[in-house]
Amino acid sequence: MKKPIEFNTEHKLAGTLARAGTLKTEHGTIQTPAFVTVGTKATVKSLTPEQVKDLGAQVVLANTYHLYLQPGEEVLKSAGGLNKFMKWDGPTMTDSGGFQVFSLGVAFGTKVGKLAKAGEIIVGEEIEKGDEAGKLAKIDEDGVTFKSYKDGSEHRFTPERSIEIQQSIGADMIFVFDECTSPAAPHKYQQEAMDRTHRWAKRSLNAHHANKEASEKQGLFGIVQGGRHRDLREESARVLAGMNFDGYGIGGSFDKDDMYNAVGWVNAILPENKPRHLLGIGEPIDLFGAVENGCDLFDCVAPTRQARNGALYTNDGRININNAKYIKDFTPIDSECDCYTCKNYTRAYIAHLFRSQEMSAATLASIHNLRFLIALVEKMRTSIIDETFLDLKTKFIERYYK
RNA sequence: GCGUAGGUGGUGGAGUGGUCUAUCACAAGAGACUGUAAAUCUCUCGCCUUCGGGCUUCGAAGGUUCGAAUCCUUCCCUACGCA
Repeated sequence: MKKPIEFNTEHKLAGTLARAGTLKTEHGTIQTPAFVTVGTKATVKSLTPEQVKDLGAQVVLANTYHLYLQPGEEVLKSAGGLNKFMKWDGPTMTDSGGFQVFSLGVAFGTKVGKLAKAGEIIVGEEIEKGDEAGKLAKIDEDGVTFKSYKDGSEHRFTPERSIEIQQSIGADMIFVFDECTSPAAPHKYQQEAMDRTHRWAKRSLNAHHANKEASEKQGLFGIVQGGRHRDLREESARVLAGMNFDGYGIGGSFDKDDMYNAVGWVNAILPENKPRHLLGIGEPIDLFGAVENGCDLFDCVAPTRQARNGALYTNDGRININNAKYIKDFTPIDSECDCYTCKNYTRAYIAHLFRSQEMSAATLASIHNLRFLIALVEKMRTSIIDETFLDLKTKFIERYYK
């Protein structure tokens, strides 16, 4: 049986879990660690695939639930798969729809995010005050019933169904259907949800391998859950490590201050010869913790969403380009950044585009934020190989927060 | 000059005797955003404040009234029409 993806470690950084490697897929080889660009609806918002490629982006992650709702799996299948459909010729991934169990479920209509500070979490709060009837996702043992956020129509995802759709979409790497829990859920619920996610993982694995053609082309990633609890995280890592996945995702919610530790607990247990993807993280600072604690891949909507909202990364911290002080600032967003935007435009110009609500504001800002992150991870990779990672980390963080 | 309709906070525009510092939108100021429900959302937006409240506003000046952005008088200004 042919292996769909192949992961090799090139260099491990002593005293940490960090590693530099390569991940071979049908559509090319990814140098890890790598930032995975998010293209939920088969497009990186505001960018063409050519622009995405020019950023140095190596891999794009789309979303099963969104593509299932629109344009539908038949269209993706008829198009010849995600790559051809969106004209991206590099490696791809699809998320399973597991995050939507959370974002359209308990989190819907609340301010609850997947990251929370321990002191600010009121366990069970949103379960009590949440209006169950208003939620768009409802979980049972077999799967999840969703109400479309677009038109209210009802849809049903099971692990088998998610895998089937992901096979139609045809990304190089796909994820099991899981439940992303809320940070406010109590330990008891986290355990129930984790156990259910493990049962779903097994079902996803069986469903994928039942299709020999697909499973030889698409790598399937299991997803570790367990919330912010060490006992659950470690148990989840052990259980999933015992199943034959091609790679592992680390999902769910975290205590913001303890996230890197949680990632370390898990990666100390997961098999070393498989790639590890930290789902939905993160911002520049977060990537250091993720890499240091053994992650090879991470995706995040933050760079693109924040870019569209005017929050731009610089080596001296995040700036809000909408602030009045940038109206006459004729310097680049970050003079050390090598992106197209920074090489050609000023803060004043970007500020003007935002204030006049020009679409190019989103494009130029997204180019910057993505390139900033991708370049940062490129530096991390180099620094793992030449053993200067910790120095890079210390200097970056010190300056970013100054 | 006559007639008509008006003059409300940065702008547009509600309000037409008390519940008015005055609906709402925009503009402006700031904040948030982490497997995309998001080119979104939240807060501030007369002045002062020990955050309890205090003080001053609705073209201007007078007046009626317990009470006026709202009623009356005069004046100033704007738009349109007629001379």
